[in-house]
Amino acid sequence: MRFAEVIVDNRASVIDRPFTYTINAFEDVAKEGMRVVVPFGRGNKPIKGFIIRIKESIVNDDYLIKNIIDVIDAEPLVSKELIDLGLWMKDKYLSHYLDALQPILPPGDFKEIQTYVELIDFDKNKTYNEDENKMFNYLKIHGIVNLEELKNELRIGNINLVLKKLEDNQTICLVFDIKTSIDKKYEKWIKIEELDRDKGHNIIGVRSKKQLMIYDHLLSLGQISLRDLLSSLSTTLSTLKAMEEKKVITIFEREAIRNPITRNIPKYEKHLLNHQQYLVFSSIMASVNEDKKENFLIHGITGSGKTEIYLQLVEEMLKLGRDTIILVPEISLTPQTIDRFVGRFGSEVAVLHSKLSQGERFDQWRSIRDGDVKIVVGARSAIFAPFSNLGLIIIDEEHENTYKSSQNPKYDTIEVALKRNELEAASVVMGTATPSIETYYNSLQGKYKLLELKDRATRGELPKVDLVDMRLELINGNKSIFSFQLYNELKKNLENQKQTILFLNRRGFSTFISCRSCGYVAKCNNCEISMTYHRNIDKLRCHYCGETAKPPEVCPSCGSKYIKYFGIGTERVEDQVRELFPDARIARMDSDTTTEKGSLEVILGKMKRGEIDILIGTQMISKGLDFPDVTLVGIIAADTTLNLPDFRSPEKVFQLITQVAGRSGRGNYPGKVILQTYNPDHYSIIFSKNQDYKSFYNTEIALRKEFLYPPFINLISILIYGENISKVKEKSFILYDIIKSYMIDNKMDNINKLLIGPNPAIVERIKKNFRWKILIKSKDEELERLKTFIYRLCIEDEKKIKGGIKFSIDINPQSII
DNA sequence: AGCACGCCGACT
DNA sequence: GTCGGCGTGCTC
Repeated sequence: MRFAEVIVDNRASVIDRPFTYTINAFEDVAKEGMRVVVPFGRGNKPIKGFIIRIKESIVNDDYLIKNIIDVIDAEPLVSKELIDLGLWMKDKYLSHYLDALQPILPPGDFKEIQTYVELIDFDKNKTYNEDENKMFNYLKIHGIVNLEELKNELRIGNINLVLKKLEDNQTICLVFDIKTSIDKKYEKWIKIEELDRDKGHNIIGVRSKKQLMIYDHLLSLGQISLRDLLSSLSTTLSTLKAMEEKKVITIFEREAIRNPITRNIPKYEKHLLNHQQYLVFSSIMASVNEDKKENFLIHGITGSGKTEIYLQLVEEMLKLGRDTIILVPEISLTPQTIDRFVGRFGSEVAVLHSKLSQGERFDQWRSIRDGDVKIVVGARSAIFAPFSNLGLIIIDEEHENTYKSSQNPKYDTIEVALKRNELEAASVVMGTATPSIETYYNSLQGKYKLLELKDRATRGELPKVDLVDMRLELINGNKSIFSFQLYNELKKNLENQKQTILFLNRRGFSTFISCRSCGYVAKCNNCEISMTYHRNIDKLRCHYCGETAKPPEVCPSCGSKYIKYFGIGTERVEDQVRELFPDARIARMDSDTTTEKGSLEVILGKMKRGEIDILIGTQMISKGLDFPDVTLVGIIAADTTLNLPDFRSPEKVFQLITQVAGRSGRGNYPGKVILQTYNPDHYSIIFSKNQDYKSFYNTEIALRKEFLYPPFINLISILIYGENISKVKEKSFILYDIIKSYMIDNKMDNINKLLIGPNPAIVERIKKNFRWKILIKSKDEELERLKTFIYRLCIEDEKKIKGGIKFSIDINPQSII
């Protein structure tokens, strides 16, 4: 007798544990990774669940074990390795079972996945038994049939065995699909009806020039979607309607194909690797060929040609018949990287990004699972791509904070990738110009093999960086946001017809508005944060919750008219540049100008064709952009986030400056960077000026060691939040006391240093919720014990907490503010 | 979360 | 008596 451990589909936290059921009638059918229907609760209500484990025996016998009612799937949705990965995440990041399984399951609601049975071939020479014939005959009439329907109609005792046999001898095939919405997406298509050219022309008549043109176009194509026809021949539906009247064409509805790569991506040719690139490439391949399961960090300066190495590694993996996952920070921000992979490998590539619809996402998932593609390019969740023969995982721009999930499970993509390597033998290759302190430390400790690229692929030099002390500018009477030097360089660059990138890590026009009489600052109603003024919509906007408000004309606090707009955002930079250089062609790239699908591509396309002289942007422009004609980068304010009370802010500033500076001089012309700052003496600024990663690392790692931060210690952050401030505060103190006495009882030392809080979070209120924090620093050897304790305290006992107080636990968070 | 069970008051 | 309102506790 065998038993199935089932996670039932119920979001209640108390139910979040495996329940054991007997398999009985489904002995040969039920497998790990399949969905089942099980009786649940005193009423034995049938609900859906997911088998995570199958056991030969169980120890506990003080409760009644029920039978599985039905097995939904004919084959597992996901592999055992991926289930293990999910369960590992649950323990590692302290999340619920359902949350931990979410990323490894197909996209969308896993309850909504349907299996369809399709007849492909019937071999007359084979003999089929009664049940098989019954199924065959049904499929012959109905075509593709939903498995549920098949079960209900045919009433075959063990239908899964029949399915399996017919699938094995290729009579049928099983297809998964997900119900996304009731109404399917349809698209208008045009089909040619009159195939004889002369007859067609006669019917249309010589005067209808446009119609003749369309007719000839269709004659060569047969049929085309309306959208494609309209864009390629610049015509309208009315012309086509006229042609339909003449019966030379028909317009019909057709189910829209869910294909996320709609742009025409040009072929990206292979480049010869230079000597240093080749050394990196060959040492990785040597290790892969020997199945060493090793992991690598490529530390290559900006423009050193990391992408070409990735591309050639992928090519080798294809030759070996193995799959590759390529992770990029945020896919919509790195279209150039995607273009290179798609441009080189075409239909072998699946792309997963945040702008895909549910259906598109599912199609991509299915083509990965079915082995139709061998390569996936995507943001962090692509690490869970259901490949069966994974050989390589590439993590580009390894240092980016988007690799840490902000939702449960709050996983770190690098750790998950390393775990997948452990489970499935797929080497992890990380690449960046500015490794995160932890990653670099680990590579020096020998955890990853460190490979270096010290020269640029095209030219040998990094851009020259000039530091401008903005305090001196002010003393010299320059109140503008541009230093004299940046202004002069900008002017010179425009005259030389070269492109410029201006970087400022703040969007909007003014970052806050304030009353000069009483000091009132306009703040968001839901969040404890000042609102940013956006001039294009003439509204104040909260960057935390998105709420907008009308800017006040008189101070709501004292009635004074003296309201002043402070702080600079990208909108204001754009405004000033237009004023100073009225003839320049200027574009702004931030999340305000790129929300619309395709708008980013428009800007990048113009930039590529040289139709933009000055591109202004937020950190969006720091990632992976490669424009050879950019010879000047102006960093308007390098230190906006330098003084945030977070241990990672110097690192983030260093990375950002180095990455932005790296956009300059990537072609055949030398590049220049003007770095404006109010903190010219800060080590982050000084080392990034010289683009001296190693010195920065040495300084930073010493500080991390001294003040006890990662990689020398683990951080456990507990956020306590709710709408009632006094309850949040009260609960925080209670929690703190419990944790403290636990640490004392377990004889942990330095408790005062290791247990920090409870304190209000830096932004104390977000979306109406007050937020308090407790931070625990934990040594490796104490981490598991502390985690188990905190899990019991916060997650298992969640039901006992009244008054709408919630917890959010983050193991090794990206930021502690 | 949902649901059954059971304790207690109100009402045919 | 017994119907039902809601508080309590359990779910393999």
